Amino acid sequence: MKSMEKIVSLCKRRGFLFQSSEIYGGVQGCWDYGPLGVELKRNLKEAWWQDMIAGHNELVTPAGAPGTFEMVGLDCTILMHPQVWKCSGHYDLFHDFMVDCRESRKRYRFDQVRGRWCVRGEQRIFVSTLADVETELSEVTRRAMKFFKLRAKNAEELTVEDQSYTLDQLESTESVLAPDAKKLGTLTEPREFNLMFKTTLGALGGEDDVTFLRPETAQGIFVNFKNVLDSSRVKVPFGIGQVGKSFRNEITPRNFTFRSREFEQMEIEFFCPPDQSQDWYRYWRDRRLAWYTSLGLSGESLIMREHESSELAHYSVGTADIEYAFPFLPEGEFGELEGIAHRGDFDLRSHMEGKLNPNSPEGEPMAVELNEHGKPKYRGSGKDLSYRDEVTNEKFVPHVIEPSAGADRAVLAFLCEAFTEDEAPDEKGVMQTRTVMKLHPRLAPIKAAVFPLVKKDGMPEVAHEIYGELKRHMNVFYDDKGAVGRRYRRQDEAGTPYCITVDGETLTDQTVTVRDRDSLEQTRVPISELASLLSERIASATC
RNA sequence: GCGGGUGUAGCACAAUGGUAGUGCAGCAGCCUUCCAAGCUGAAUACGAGGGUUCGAUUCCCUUCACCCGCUCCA
Repeated sequence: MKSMEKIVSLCKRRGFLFQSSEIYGGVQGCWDYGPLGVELKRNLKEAWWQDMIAGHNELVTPAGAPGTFEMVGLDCTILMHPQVWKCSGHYDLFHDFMVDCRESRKRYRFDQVRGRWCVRGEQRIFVSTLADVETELSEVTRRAMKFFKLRAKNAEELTVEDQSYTLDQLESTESVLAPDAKKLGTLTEPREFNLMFKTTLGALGGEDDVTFLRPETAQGIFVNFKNVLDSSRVKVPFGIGQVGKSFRNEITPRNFTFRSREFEQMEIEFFCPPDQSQDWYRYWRDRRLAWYTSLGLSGESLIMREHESSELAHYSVGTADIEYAFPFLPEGEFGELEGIAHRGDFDLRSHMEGKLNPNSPEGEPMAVELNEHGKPKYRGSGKDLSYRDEVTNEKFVPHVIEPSAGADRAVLAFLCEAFTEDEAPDEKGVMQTRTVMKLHPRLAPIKAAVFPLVKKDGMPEVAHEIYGELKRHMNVFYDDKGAVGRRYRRQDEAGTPYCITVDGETLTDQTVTVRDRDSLEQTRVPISELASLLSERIASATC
């Protein structure tokens, strides 16, 4: 039975994951990778980089792809120009003033609650509602009538003023009837909620020097789009990949590393001609799902969830989430590992022209979002980020497919998937519960452990030599303490796929046994072939 | 942010207003020729801060973290 408690306990015990700053009581939403965890996470990121970027062959059309394409990498800073976050939409989306209602215990965006002053006799109160502009007046009237306990026939006693305000336009919330409250003045002072971490550029920085730790790596790619085009001779369609830290000040970090405040992303922005974008979207969606399966996530725990059209921004043709059935979720629920989004030309055009209005009328091209003076709300860079196809001489702003994966979430999913309790016989042949991390050999922190069967008869010396030789090729571990059975079990919990044992036969015929973690089977292999055999098994392993 | 629960060694769990125990793991040694054997020895903990008290791990307050539910969720 997989339980999150057992997995968390093993992670701590064996050094996969620790709570950040634990000796001081820990910090919510921050986690450290221990000696085994860091190897696992590095292996995961390297597998992604190799499979998506470095190992990609632009000369052949991969199965299922609409054509050939190029892939390059990038590594951008965490701190960026503040305008990046305004044009990307994160500033508006992640930066809000919120009020809490002491009565209903609900939280509202300060600028989204609107209402009107209502007067009855001596009393003037502000009745608020979350209703939209069309229904606001009737909703305010209804609530005011109820508050003053007026019947329909006494409606003329109530005066509802003409002007409609949002809460941020009021001087105080003292006389406000909150949207779900029955009493007045139940709202707290507005408090700034920043889902982005605010920081200051420059030691003397004032308000003008405020910027944010990036809440996603994607924007670094968009703002470098032209640099990459100008420096690398890539042609559309092509993709840019990046792996790096991002930061979000989550209100409720929960569920081990699943929702962390500091986390690592593996993102691709794939640029293609608008008329091919749907095909590329489908290609990346299917390819990314297959990637997780190839590294060992099982079919029944992994699903692809296409967003309903109502969930999509209207410029987006599609968004799909790859989701995993984490053990901390209720039966039948899944948590997001990766989102593959068709983003149209929203990002590049926003960085060119100024932040586009995602609520532009459907059917029309997106227009730049304007402020109350009719000027762009956030000015773009003014740089031309369009692409000229040299064959057709067509000029266009590429459309973007964005497969955006969470590295920490993937690590967690692989840890959960790998955690297995099975039965193995002990020395006396009695079946015992064995805890084993069935990690894919490519991901396993330690690829092989080297043991002398006993600490005598020259076995340790031979094992030392094998260990030294294998170290040049892969991460291996040497152990000669205690009984060999115990050493096997220790490696099982670390997820080490192969254990190499030097025994009496080794001394005469230069062969060793290779024990397989999952099947417990041993095969005898010449020492001289060990390194190539292990490398081959690791690369070709299927789970 | 709200409500409930939990916090004792690396892990799992005891007990106690007055010397904090056990099992497993780990360490040193003995013994061990293939799946957590055995023996010996040493080490390691009351989440943090404050209060009450002669004395607090225990009672009280605050705080931090984790778990469950609600809320939120790009």
